[in-house]
Parts: sequence; structure tokens; C-alpha cells
Amino acid sequence: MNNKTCSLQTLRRLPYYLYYLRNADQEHVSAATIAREFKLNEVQVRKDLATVSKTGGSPRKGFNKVELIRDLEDFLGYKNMNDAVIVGVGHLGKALINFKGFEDYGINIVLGFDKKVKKEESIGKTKILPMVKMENLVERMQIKLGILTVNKESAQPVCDRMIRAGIKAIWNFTPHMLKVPQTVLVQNENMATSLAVLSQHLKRDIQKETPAAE
Amino acid sequence: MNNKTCSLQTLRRLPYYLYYLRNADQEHVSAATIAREFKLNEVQVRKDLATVSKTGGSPRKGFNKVELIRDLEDFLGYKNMNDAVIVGVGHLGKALINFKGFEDYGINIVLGFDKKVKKEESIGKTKILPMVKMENLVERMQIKLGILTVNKESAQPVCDRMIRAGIKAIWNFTPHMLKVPQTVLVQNENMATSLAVLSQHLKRDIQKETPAAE
DNA sequence: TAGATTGTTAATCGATTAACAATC
DNA sequence: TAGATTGTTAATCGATTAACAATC
Repeated sequence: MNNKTCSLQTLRRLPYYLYYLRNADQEHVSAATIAREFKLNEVQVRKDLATVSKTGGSPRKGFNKVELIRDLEDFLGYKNMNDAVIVGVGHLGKALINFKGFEDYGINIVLGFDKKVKKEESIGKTKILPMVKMENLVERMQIKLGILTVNKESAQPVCDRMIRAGIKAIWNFTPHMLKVPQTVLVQNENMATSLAVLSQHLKRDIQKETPAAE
Repeated sequence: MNNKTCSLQTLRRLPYYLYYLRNADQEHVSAATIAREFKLNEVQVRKDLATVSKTGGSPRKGFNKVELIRDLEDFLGYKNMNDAVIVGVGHLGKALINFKGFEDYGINIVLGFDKKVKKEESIGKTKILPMVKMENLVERMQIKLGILTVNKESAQPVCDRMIRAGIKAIWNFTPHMLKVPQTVLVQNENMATSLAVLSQHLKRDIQKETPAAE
């Protein structure tokens, strides 16, 4: 069992490695190759891999791809599927439900809830139910992961309800900064953050024409 | 004109401050208040604000809300709207086009392109056109920002076409690691990264029941 | 005035990078 | 064997936090 911890930075890089490995066709992959692919420092990748790999790599060859994939999946907890519910089935909610590929990340959206839904609907294999059914089902099915795609006005009240029902981790797509107890983790997927980086680049772009001397 | 630069970390925090201020109703806001709201260190917020604020805050009162909002918007480049195109109008693309609120971040999605679209369609005010029209229009309208929501197989080729047409910043929603020239910025919106943090929390959760002694 | 708050300089902390020995 | 590659210890770098003087 791999119980090592790693820094948040490392944790964020790991899915990239995993994606690369899953699409690679060599039998062995070296840290140097991965570093080149993602324009990262070689030592950094080596350290990252050292924390997740159980067998370690071999000099001259690198890491066995299949083993390393397994170790990454295990470390990231992708092995035992996490059931998730999604609350707020608007455009974004629908897009997430339709997104093929969550399974690759150990996520299984089992149910959706929306206040506008009056009686059971379906999107693919996912059932969409009225909000009133939420607490009961989350509790009974012992679901720990909630995806929040309601509008910002409903964000906090809906979040509170999810937590009361037993949700332990919330993937928050609203711009609202949720107030939660310490035991609950909120992962903000904040568009504004990315946009800030992009606008900044576009803004500076004009000035970059004349690079600073020395 | 505010040409100061700031660290990437700071840049990422700024949109949060802006959101908070836009929804605040006091006339003055102190760094301490903001720090409390986002559970950040007070000095950190003070420093962040110091880099963007032109007039600075006043002792005892804090920052004038309206001025600070203006300074943040200016610093982030939200003042002069960035026109953007979106390529790939599937579920996610549609969700982004329908997302009200990009205007708050200085982004204006003017056109969408999709290979499945044969003749002009519309989603709200946004026109969706066939892929073949892309290069020509991006070039003529001098659009610098592209949102990439195609499937991973098309990601690189479509990205190349966008760059050839003059796109300088790409908001990449595909899991593919795009290869781009140095002058082009790619901002990855990678679901896998967030999911890694969430799964990790859920996985560790079980072990946390018994906290380590000392 | 007193004290809340700003802005800044110095200390700390953590993550990245460099250097290098170990190994197949 | 030689050398590519791993894994680790030490040095560097940058960001966060602490301490404090300035000010309304």
C-alpha cells in the first residue's frame, strides 16, 4: 500500500505523467523523456516518480511503463472508483455528465440533481432527479464526492445541504468561495484564475515587442 | 498605466479579490477583511494589493472599494475586452458559450467553429461557423485569444491552425499537452489536476480517523 | 491622541535545481 | 566495460510569513 504523501505541486503534475504514459507505446520510459515532454526539470520528474513508484526505475532503462501507470493510478486513488453526484444540471453540468473520460480518473457520476427537474430524467446512464431527493440518496449511497455546478446564488445553501448529507469533497465550479468545515475539501475550478493568466499575457504581449536590454 | 508585474501566484489570487469586492457593499475594504474571507495571510493580501493599487490604501480605513476594483480590472486587463474564438462546439464548447459572466472577465466570445457545422448557426449572439472559415476570420478580425474545446485527437492540428492564423493565447480544455512556439501562451484547464487533489483527499480521509501522535 | 491599518525590510519556509554517488 | 539513468544530499531560489516603522 502506498501511503507516502507528496507536495500539492507534485500531486498536480502526476496526472500529466499518467496521461502521457497511457498514450505512450514504449515499454520503458525515463524521467528525462517525460521531463522533455512537459518542459519540466529532469530532477523534478525523477523525484516525483520516486515518490509514487514502488519498484523504482532501473538504470539505463528507466521505468517500466505498465508498472508506473499502475503505481500512479494507485497513488492517485484512481483504482477504487469514487462515486460522485453532480448538483446543478445546466449547460455546464450537462457537459460534465457527457464528458467521456472521468472513468479514466476514477470518477463515476452516478446521479445528478437539479431544482428544475420535477420527475426522473436521464442523460446517458446518469439519472437526473429533483433536488428534494438529494440528501436521502447521497446518505444512503454513502457518496463522498459532490460536483457543484449551480449558479452562484445557490452555491452556499446547496453546499451546506451536501455536507449535511455526508459529502466530504466538493468540486466547485461556481465562483463563490464556499464556507465549509475543516473536514471538507473544496477544490475550486475557477475560470477567472485561468483567464487572469491569459489576459495578462495578451496585455503584456504588446510591450514585449521590444525586449529589455541585458 | 500600471505596468508592474507580479508573481504567477499573486496573479491567480487577484481574481478572487476582484470577485469579492464586486459583491461587497462596504465603501472601504481592508486587507485583513479579504484575508479572512479567503483564509489567506494578511501580509500576503497586503502585498498583493500593494502591487495593483495605484492610490494605495489609507491607514485606519483600508482601500476604497471602487478604486481598488478599477485598479484590479486594469491590472488584469479586463478593461479592454479581449475578443475570443472557441473551436470545438460540443457539450463543453456550448456550455462555455452559454456561460454568462465571461464579460466580467473581459472576455468576449465572438465566434465559434466546429467541423460538424456545415452552414452558419447561432448560439445566443455567438455565430457558429464551419472550420474552413476559421483561419480567414481570425486573421481578419485580429483575434488573439482562442478557446480549444475539441477532442484530444484534433487538439494539436487545430492548435497549429489557430497559431498560423495569429492566435497568441490558447485556453486549452483538452488533456493534450500542446506544442506551441515560445511566443504563444497555453493555459491548461486540466480537469485531471483537480480530480487528483480531490481523490487524494478522499483516499487519505479514511486514514485520518486516527491522527498521528505528537 | 490611540490604534487600526498600510507598506516595507528581514527571516523563514518549501519547492526547485544542481551535484554526485550508485547501479545495471 | 562505459555510460545512461536512477536516487539522494546539498545549494539555490522564490514565495510566504514575521516584525516593525509610518500614517491618518
